[in-house]
Amino acid sequence: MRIYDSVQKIKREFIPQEEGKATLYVCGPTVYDNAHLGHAKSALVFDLLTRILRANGLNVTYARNITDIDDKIIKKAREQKKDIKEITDFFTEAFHKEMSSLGVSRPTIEPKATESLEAMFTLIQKLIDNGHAYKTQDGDVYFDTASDSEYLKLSARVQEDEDRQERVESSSLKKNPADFAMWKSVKDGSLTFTSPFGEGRPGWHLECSAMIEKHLACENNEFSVDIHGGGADLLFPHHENEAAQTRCGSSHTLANYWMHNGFVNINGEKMSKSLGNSFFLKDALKQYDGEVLRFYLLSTHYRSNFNFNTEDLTTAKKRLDKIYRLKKRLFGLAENSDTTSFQTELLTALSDDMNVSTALALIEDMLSTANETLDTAGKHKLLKRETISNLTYIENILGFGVQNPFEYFQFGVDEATKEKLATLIQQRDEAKKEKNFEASDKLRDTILACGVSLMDTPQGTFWEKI
RNA sequence: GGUGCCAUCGCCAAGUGGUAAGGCCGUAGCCUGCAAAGCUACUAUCCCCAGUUCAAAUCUGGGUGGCACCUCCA
Repeated sequence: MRIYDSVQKIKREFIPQEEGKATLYVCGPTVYDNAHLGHAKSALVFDLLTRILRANGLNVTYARNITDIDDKIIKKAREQKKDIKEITDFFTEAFHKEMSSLGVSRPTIEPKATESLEAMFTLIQKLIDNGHAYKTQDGDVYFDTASDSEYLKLSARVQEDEDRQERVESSSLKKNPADFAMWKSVKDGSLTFTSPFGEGRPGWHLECSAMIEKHLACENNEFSVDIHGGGADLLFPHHENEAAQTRCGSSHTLANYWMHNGFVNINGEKMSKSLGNSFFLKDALKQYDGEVLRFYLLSTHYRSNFNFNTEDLTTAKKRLDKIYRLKKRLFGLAENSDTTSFQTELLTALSDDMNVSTALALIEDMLSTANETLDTAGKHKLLKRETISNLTYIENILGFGVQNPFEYFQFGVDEATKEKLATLIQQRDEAKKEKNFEASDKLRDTILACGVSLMDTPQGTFWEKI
């Protein structure tokens, strides 16, 4: 397995600290709003990574946190006059449901900030004790960036000129403009926690560091985790700060490998609140099959920026359709787990920094070979066995083709329409039997007008929603 | 302004020193009552210029054009 390390900026052979095991930590959502396509991309990328690592025989512990303490959550709760927990529970549940629609497996553990406060206190205290953090008159606790000679090395950033920073941080009691809060003193009562440092809330960067130490780090290892992942925007300041806290407050270096996924843009524009063009997953899932979205979002390299548009989504669906059409041809045949050279090649491609493009090329080659052989020698038993095994392998490692192939093609069609279609198809079949092609073609046109395409096969007439 | 990334067929997109994968679209054909689906065939020398090399889309320098981060963000 080779992984592009976005800190060293090279592809590196993945060697876990403990043989046969891998630990992965990914920054998860702050649960104050609906998940958008960017959250989906990140979750999908690391879901795929986990599957590939496991296919390579590793026992993976994958942690993705839920940030349920945050200023934006409080703001939302105030606006909607709701309890904080009501907000966070609602969006956490929605997140899980939407991820499930995309075929994203649940991480091994999903730590919540609210459940990891003790670990945060411990880390802050350690940093205060060893001189890497300080408390201000206001009761805030800041990380002292000047005390860490390694600071900014992770994101390869140079110290910024003071003019620039002072504009942002004019009214602070910080020693240094770059210092960041680990504990924010809050006295107005909303979502505060009692800590050894007073009433307040933890800083966002701290949450991740503390949760990693609590759930994943192993005392004797050099690194807290093997791989740390997240969106490309998190490298600075979030990951830089996390790394500083862990470096100075524990016996570990935070991560051995860093992976950052590219951004999702919408029709060439950055998706953002201010532009008002966020594409929420819940809206996308109303229009499109979650698996189509999965296929589309995973079909280009995870590090590239992704430009979401409906034309390319349609193309992605056509590619996924081909997998399902072959599944239809082999429907009902017994499963088996033959290992084939195709599977080895597929895993090799995916193990090269998740080269999905090459993997898809291999899949499409396998599909056309299988179709060709079925066309010319329909009773080829070994080929059928191997093809079924290959399709199952694709399902497991990529999560493509997991549905019933007939139901897949009926996405978004209600029961009443299905019954109507069944009747029309039956009428058409009868007309065909009587060689009344004028009538049968007319019925087909009627069906086509409903956005449904017909296919006559030796097994009968099948339909697909276009 | 600082830092970094990118530029491959009409569109999407791999390949990062050894002579351009794949998909969509398109054209022709096979199959079909006709279709649909499936199959077969056909379509680029890699933004520009210079250099290194036996050999470059792949390395170096320059140019042009995109984009991202530097502030909460996946």
